[in-house]
Amino acid sequence: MKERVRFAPSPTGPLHIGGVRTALFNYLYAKKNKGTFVLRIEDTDQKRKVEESEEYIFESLKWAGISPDESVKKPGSFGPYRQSERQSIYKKFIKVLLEKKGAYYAFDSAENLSAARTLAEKETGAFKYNYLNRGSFDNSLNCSEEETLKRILSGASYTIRLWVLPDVEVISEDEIRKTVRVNSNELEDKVLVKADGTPTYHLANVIDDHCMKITTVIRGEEWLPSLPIHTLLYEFYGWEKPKFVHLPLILNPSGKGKLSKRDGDKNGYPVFPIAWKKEFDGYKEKGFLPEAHLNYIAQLGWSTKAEDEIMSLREIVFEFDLKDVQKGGARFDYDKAKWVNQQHVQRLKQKEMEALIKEHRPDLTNTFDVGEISKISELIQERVVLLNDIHGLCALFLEAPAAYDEKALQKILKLDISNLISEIKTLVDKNQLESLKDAVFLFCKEKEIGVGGIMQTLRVAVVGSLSGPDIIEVIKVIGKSSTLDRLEMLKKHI
RNA sequence: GGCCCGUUCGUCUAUCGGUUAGGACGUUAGGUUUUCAUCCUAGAAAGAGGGGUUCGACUCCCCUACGGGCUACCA
Repeated sequence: MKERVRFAPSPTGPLHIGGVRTALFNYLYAKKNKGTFVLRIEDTDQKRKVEESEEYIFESLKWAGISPDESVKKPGSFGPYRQSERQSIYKKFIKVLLEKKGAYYAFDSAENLSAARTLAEKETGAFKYNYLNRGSFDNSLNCSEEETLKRILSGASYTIRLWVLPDVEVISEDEIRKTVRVNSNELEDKVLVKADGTPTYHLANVIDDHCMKITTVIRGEEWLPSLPIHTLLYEFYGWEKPKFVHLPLILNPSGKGKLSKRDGDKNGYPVFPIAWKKEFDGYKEKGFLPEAHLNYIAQLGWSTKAEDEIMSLREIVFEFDLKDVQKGGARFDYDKAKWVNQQHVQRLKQKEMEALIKEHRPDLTNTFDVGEISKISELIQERVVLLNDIHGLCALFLEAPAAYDEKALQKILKLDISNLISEIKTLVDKNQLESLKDAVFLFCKEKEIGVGGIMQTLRVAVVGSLSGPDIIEVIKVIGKSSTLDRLEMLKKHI
């Protein structure tokens, strides 16, 4: 049978790392098994809906390169792909639920419920609407069918709750955690249909997964506690259950809790794939390559036996196997995320790197020709960790140093600097740049001085500090007159 | 509080009863380089604790501890 998986985000705000990881694992599993990757928008809660987020989800997946095969934008034969448009489907199944006594009407007011909750929490620490106390609430189990009907007809507000039978061992299967058992007494008569007539997650999710012929449900571990409720629902309807895979959570670097937006803000790493409005930058804006980002988050909770952990999306698909998914949560490590990106940048082909350089420094083309840009690209590639570094790394080719690094200045000031600069200027002026290096070495040999002093002086003049790519190569790119100008600038400065 | 899930270097992980417990990030020390970065070499660094089972347990079982998740008419 052809595998069908789904990623089912709720459009209540930007997708965060955990969501992207869930989407990625669904994508990987689908591609690995030549199956179909479905995107379903879970917007049953219209109150929490944030208008821009649906588009954001699409844009994020597109950037990451893991777009769905079926979705609102690309409907297959299992639509609609937005839960808010599936109301008529739910109605049908809700009717069955009521008729076959899998659920019942509950008329309890929000005030009564919250009063009962407060009381119970004070006494036992927890409130549950279940087999023990459902007899004391205002629901259809406690009044006749006629009366129930009368109340409904008269417009009374009600929810529909799952009728959980007591003392049943509910057995669920999870692909990575294996059998999960729980006694039904621990469960709650969950609200399945809200007072506004829309289903809650539990119901909509089970119905949709069944109707959309989903074969494998891959979602975050936070859903594990509600798996027994879903199991009960599948069993009630007599539907074949999909395989369930609950992914370990991505934890904060501190290990305290799920990775959160606030934590990212505080520690200076993004938690979103792309920018959310003007409020937050994403991995894209921070300068991550989409494949590198995917490569890192794939290895949060999954590992491969491949000798090289730097992989393209294709390679990850090839290697992917649910058997290698970890059980425990994985802490997020921004340093490693950056390192993975750096590795991907290092492996970029010459043309790819040049394209990125032009994208991040379009003004380079005003000053340099194709060959020179190619040379610049070659010089800075190994120094790029994040794509955003490109801007700064290119600065030295475009303009003279705006300021000189204090330490660097101190160092060269120990030399006979004024004379040295004049000598260097002569060297630069009198030689072909191609043979400048040889000329410098020859000069040093004749004068019996170290090359270090000259190179450092040259570097401070050209770059403003004592770090950067091969200074001779830099000079070849910026040319003789720029170099001479910058040397003169340094001479005036000291 | 209750229920569920988990626990190997600081972090991500390998190990599927017998290993000097391996790799990667980070870190430390060297080396290469005109500098920095890259790169190379080497080092430090782990089975939560306690009981079993077994000739033998990181690996299987139980308890404890710790961590996480859930506990809404949110998903």
